[in-house]
Amino acid sequence: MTVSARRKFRREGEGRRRRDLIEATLDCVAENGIEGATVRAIALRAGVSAGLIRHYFPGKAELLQAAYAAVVKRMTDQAKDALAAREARPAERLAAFVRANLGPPVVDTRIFALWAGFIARAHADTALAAVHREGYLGFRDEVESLVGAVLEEAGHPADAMTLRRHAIAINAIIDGLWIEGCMASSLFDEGELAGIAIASVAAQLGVDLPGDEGSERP
Amino acid sequence: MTVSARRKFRREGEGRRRRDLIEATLDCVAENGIEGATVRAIALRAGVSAGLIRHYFPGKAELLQAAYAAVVKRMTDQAKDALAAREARPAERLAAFVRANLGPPVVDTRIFALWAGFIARAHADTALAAVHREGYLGFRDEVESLVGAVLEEAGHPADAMTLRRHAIAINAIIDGLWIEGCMASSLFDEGELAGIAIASVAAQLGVDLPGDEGSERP
DNA sequence: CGGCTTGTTATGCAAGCGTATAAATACGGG
DNA sequence: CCCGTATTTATACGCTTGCATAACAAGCCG
Repeated sequence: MTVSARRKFRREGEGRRRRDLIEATLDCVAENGIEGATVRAIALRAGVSAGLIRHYFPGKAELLQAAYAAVVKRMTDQAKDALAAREARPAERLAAFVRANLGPPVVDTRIFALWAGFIARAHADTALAAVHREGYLGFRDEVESLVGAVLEEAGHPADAMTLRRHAIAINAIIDGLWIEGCMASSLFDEGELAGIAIASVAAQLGVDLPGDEGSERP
Repeated sequence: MTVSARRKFRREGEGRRRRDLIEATLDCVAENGIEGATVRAIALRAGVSAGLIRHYFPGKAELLQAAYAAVVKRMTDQAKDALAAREARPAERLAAFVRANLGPPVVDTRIFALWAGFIARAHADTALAAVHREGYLGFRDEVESLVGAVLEEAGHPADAMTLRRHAIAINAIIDGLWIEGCMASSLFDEGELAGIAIASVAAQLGVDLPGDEGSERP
């Protein structure tokens, strides 16, 4: 008796399925790079058949875009959570922001693998590039407004151009340390990257920041 | 008359062929991402048949490794050229080093596309990761010795740990600005990134660097 | 000038890719 | 309770990929 070997399944809501597929995509990219994110591998990990992907997304490209957008959102949300304490002093908020971006949830090999995988493809894929640009500019604006508040509080208000240069430099410090931390986390003690960043930002702006033990410069 | 349509060819030395194949690989990666670097595309661009690749490399993976090593070498060589003026003052050499890494030949979307493509793959490919690590640590050592010389010249000799932290921070600044410049070169004027970096490094070390117009901090 | 070595090309193959399509089934509304 | 529909599976197709192999010819050596 050759019974139908067809698989049993349950119907799930659209939101749930899309979320599962995106999460499965991220797992695949993080594990084997973007080339490891094939429709079959994604479907297998999501526990559905490959064809279902095309029922919720027009094609694989759109699924990848959605997945990358989820990564960007996750990273920026993490940073914005650090700014929740709105009553804190600007210097404290800046320090918390820096620390949040160089601490455990953000400095992570999986996130980095995702970032690197997508960033590489973004060069040949304008849709992914747009997703990236959006998240990136939001981040820099955040830095710029924080720096402005800190300088104002310290009594060194800066003109727009100086503010911009500070924001670019600080953004670069955070990015660079983030990459170093993700790629060689074993080389740094816990909190060391954040400490280096805060000291560097303090020197950059010429102000004291909480958490910076102070450099021994005269 | 069905004459043999077989292609004419010339025999080339091993060195020449390997170099051509690596260069073709880099072109393909830069143009269409690492997934665009198929053996057929590489061979087409190198002007040879696809099969020849496996005559000079055990497989595609080894060709990619060789290509990535070439990228790393190209970037670090560029930086070391900036240090050729051995008689210059340490501060001048550091400034030249920073400028060299944030100027036209290194800040380039093509180089970045290569870097991003390989960096992403390095997570799943230990051989590529080793190639990367080698070039990276060499770069950081360079920064550390330069910083040491600058601080000594300025009369602020630093202990090993401080030196290390300075090197990490400066390396991060260069990396971060390099990425920003490569990904959004249109957003920066010529020399602006180098100027920001030199000002930032000067603030970080608490010294004056040639090329830094000075910040208006009191 | 003719044979030999080996760099080089051409062809084929199995595997894997994204996608299209039709059959099957879960599940809510009558 | 059964029907209808939308979700889900299964299968197949056309294409590309990396790699293996065999035929071929370029250039050296006698």
